[in-house]
Amino acid sequence: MIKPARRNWQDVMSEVEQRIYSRQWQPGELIPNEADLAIEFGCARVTMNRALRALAETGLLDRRRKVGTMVTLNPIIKATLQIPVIRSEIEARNHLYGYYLLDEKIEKAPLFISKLFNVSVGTQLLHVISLHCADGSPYVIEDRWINLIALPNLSDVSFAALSANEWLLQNTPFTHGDISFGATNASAEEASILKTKAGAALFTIERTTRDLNADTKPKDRALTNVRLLFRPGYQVHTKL
Amino acid sequence: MIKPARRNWQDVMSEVEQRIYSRQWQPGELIPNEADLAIEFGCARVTMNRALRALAETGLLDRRRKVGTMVTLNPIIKATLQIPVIRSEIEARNHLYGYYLLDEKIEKAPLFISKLFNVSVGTQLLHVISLHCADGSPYVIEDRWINLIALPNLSDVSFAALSANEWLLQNTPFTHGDISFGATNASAEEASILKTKAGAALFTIERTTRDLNADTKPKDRALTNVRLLFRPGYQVHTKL
DNA sequence: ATTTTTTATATGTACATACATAATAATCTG
DNA sequence: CAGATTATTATGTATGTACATATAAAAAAT
Repeated sequence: MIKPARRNWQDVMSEVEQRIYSRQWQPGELIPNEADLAIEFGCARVTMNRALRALAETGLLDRRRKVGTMVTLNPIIKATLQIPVIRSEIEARNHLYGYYLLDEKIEKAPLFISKLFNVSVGTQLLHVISLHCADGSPYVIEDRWINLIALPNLSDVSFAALSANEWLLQNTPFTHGDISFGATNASAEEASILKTKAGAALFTIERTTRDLNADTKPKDRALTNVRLLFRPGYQVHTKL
Repeated sequence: MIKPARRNWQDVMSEVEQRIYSRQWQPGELIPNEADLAIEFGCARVTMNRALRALAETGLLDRRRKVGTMVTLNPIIKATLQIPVIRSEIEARNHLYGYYLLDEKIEKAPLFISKLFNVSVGTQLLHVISLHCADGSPYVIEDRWINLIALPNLSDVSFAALSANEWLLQNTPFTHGDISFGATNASAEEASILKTKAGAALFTIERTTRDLNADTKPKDRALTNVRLLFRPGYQVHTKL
């Protein structure tokens, strides 16, 4: 069987993928090295490298210098979730976006927030609670703490008309952060805001964004922490 | 100010990132083209391409041929979740893994599953319900439908001792699929299995894996659909 | 004025080559 | 033989060059 020369890295990648899915190359098995594969496929080694690198990024291959490239034994499924600004998310579904500020005050942060922000216990921080609506129905509660030490200019901004979610995303350069997804039962208050029953299962996202700026005093500090409580039935969906 | 020549693509990327975060290049703004930037940075165009491409993949830049490269206006946060085999996840936390088959039978699929699998209504499909435990405590309920038309050899396999989650991931080459995350209140039965109270908020993952095989009859068909109901308090965590 | 064709341009990619880097294997040294 | 040194090897990357491709804008045709 004559193999047509694979000319571009995506074709090369597909063929390698095929060999993995067809078990021609089994999980845990070391595949031939780049140079040999390049000869077999009739492409440059750099092209083979690009293809294998892409597959390594998706988690299908494990590559180590000097050792070689092997088919991942326990492939970890990587789901990439896209988390847009809430307004964009709602408008993308062709719903009318609504925003309501429920509470905005500067107050003493609870312990876990102080630790997160790397500020001394009892520091006054900005606490904003708001509600985002879609077509008039409650969509998500945003409960946010903002680090006024790191973002002093923010004490002027009021979130009465404009969502902190949006403002911060557009105006705060954050370099990294972490995020977690979970589920909680709605408290009586949360339920009344979301117009549902107390105890309803709510999908939650908690996100902390940080900047890693060599200049700033505490080297790694959180800029803001937000807890999003979505309406019952909310789902995040993505393709693999 | 003399700029040190950026020698590798990661340094180039960092510098470009800096300019974006520092608002030297504002959101929505078109940045200089590859060739010019390469000259400015003292690297080859290909190196600049690699750096900009990487940033485009993370969503920080938007690139279009002939138009140019612009700083993304509404950067979409991309969270990459790693979804391992449940056993691996539990063992990675140094807990003892336990698996219990709760129910395994071939039965008529409900409507939504038939549609998903692209089989006629009433087709007999394999339905497996099992429980995964960590250190003896209930961890997650796995409620899975398996497409016996697509995977006929599976009627022999029994999942009494071995998890379908694991078996399928290791033995079924799937090319793509979709996944959604949400929250639901535990039913009385689910609660009793998970040893919690009815109504408890459970984090759920629903995943459908497909193969896109030109050979098979219905071109795009689901191989298996699984609904995972995690114990209360479960969270998925990832860094941004 | 509208549609079609052409052209110019920025990104995208392929290749040959050269060297860098990590990690194992082989060798040397005390 | 243990520990340090060196060689080997597979992947990782930088560069110059050449061409591919998408697409906006200009030019030509209707």
